[in-house]
Amino acid sequence: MAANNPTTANMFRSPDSPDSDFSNHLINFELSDILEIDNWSVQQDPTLLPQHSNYAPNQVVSYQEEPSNNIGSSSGERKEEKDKVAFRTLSKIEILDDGYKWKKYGKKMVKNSPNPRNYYRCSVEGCPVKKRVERDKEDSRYVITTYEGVHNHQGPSPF
DNA sequence: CGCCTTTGACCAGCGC
DNA sequence: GCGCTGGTCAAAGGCG
Repeated sequence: MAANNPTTANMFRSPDSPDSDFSNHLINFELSDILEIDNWSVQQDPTLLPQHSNYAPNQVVSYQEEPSNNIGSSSGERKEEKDKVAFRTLSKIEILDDGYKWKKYGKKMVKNSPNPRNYYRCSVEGCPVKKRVERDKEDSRYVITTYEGVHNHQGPSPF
């Protein structure tokens, strides 16, 4: 174990040049800028961030799907309670390199958004983690990244 | 040569 | 029962 969250400051590295215009599209949004998602409760608990990726808690807003009160139904048939967390970041790029390797496996145009939705999957076998990336329909400069599941491997260790 | 990306089609689930 | 949306898989092409 160990090295679960080696660094929380190495998030979002420039895919091209570190000193290019990357400084222009830095992650720069406010926590007060809350996304409005039904059944989603906003959580600023940074403790749930490191377990998903090396994200800086003060730079990311996370949304965790509520367990839903079973919608008035007997037999608590709670489906697979996967860890679903959504991040909204103000970035020019959609592919935020969090250190993990993602493989795009689909693209779909959602009706709720003028922009297409991208589906990514962790390239590491045994990693059920899926990533959904789409731009905010109201603010195309905002990128909504939704993580589903947890990494079975202890990080890619790019270092 | 290998890996990744892209597009299309198909399937499943839910709502009306 | 039908229609619609979302999600996933597969195959081909391009680039490194």
